[in-house]
Amino acid sequence: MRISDLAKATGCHLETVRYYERIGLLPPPVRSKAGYRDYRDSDVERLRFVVRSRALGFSLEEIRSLLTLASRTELSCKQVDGVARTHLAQVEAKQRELAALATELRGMIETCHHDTRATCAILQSLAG
Amino acid sequence: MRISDLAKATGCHLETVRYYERIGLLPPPVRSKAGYRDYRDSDVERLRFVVRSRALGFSLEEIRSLLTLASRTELSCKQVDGVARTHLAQVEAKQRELAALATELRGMIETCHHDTRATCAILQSLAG
DNA sequence: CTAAAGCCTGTAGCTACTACGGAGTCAACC
DNA sequence: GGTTGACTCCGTAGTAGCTACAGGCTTTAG
Repeated sequence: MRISDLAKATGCHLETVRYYERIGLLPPPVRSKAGYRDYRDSDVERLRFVVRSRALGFSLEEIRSLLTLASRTELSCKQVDGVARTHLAQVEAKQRELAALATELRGMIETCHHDTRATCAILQSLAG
Repeated sequence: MRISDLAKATGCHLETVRYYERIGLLPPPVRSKAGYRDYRDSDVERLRFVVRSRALGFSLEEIRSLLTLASRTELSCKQVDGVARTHLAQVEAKQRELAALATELRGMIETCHHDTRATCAILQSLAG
């Protein structure tokens, strides 16, 4: 399986596949005689895991941890749970941050009466 | 006023001030005999505007637009309003995205029964 | 046989900073 | 007058997570 097939099978950009290999997130695949990358089904699985984790907002470092943890199948998944909970907490923190921003932006926009810029409530608010 | 005073007065990191100057967001200030930057009160105002806008999540390009729009005080502020509304829409879109992520993460975490990794619901969910 | 499509590597670009290294300058204290 | 320490200068490189080339090979379809 060539790199473009892997990309299609996972929904991952082709250049991103090479990038993940470069940073060690994907193992270097075997090469054809001409030097082309040749992927197996297990590579599709691994990359799907990465793509899905990225879609859930995990960082590449978190994904690296998850992949390592996942490979030790005989152990308990408490650490996996920990990574997921930590990430959820980060997402929730970001949510609170955005909620505060949205409130403030809405307040600014509502206060503005669309007269001249010299008296614009938005600009005044941004000026502090 | 030296660069460290400006940084203190605005809550902006000193290196960030130089960065903003380099990208043309702040005008190059006059220099002392020894080549030190010398800032006025108007620079404090402008940088405060930038810092506050950044805190509200505006991009540097949006802030560049806002600064240009703000300088034409005799015109209506409809364009300013447009920039603010567009930004609010982006924040709201991000909020929806995070809400979906959080829901999915919570589902994953709740389903996990903390047995071995081979049967870990989180890892299975990430595998797709 | 030829042309297009696909692959290779290496490097540069993106956002918004932050952090050096190495050198010059300024103020205060002794 | 000298020296110490804090400040400033500039240029460059690093951060995350890609994305987009350039220039050169290989494969495939007609």
